[in-house]
Amino acid sequence: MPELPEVETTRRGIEPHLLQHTVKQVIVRQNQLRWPVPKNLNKTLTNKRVLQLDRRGKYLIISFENGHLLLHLGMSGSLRITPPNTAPRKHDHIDWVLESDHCLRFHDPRRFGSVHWTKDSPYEHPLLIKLGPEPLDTEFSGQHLFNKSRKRKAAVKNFIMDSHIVVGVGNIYASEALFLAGIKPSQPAGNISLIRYDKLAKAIKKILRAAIKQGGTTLRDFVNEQGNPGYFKQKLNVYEREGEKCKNCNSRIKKITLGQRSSYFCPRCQR
DNA sequence: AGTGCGGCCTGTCCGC
DNA sequence: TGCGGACAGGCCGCAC
Repeated sequence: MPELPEVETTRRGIEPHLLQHTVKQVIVRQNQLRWPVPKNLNKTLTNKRVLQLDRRGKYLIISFENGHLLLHLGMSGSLRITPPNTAPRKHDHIDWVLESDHCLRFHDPRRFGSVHWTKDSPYEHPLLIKLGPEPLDTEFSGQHLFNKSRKRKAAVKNFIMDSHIVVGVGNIYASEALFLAGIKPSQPAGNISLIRYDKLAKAIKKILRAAIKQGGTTLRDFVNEQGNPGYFKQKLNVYEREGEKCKNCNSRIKKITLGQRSSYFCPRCQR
């Protein structure tokens, strides 16, 4: 579900509620997520203060005095700040109860999300250490994509969704960025020129910034920390628009499957 | 080393 | 109204 804009929206939303606040209790109702929830989270975090909130790719990093919590929202995860005495709903798996009795509440029907605890630098964590650059950093460029893609036969859409190449580009924004760049998603990554990768890198930055500005994309269940949807869906050019008219040329949007994921493109605007 | 699949889960929707 | 199957914002781990 959540790609980079949704995770960043969540980070910005929960940050003011957590910074410098102290955890009173951790309640784990379901510890079978993508990986088992670390044991003794309650003991580890009781009376510990939140010092910082960061994001690396689609991971949220909540730093405490004694270590770092890594959170991944998977396909269907969301985090909300709930007022005191809000009864948990189905699939509300974990509460971090603050001194004010507000909770940071993790909700995830499909349980593809995960929670990790590390005392070391979070960026050294096995799941983070091999990640590619942040797409909104200056080191992410067309040159980077070009260099990494030489001799690679995989479809360019799969290539840009590989978090070892660049983080944060999921199924929606990969399709959307390729539309903006005029590149057909099934093109082998190794065949694409530097000039076209420059366009693609710029398109990825543009689409992610625009989506963050709109509070992310809500197709089905993404909600921010207040439980409200994001509004980028209205700006989607191709995603889930199979058979509808291209906003640029009126051709019909096509849907194909790449790497077992639905992919959408305009057969006329994208080559 | 790169690529392509299976699997982890629940909810929803569609066709029969 | 019920039931099976396909599909859904991710991504690791494993074969080849």
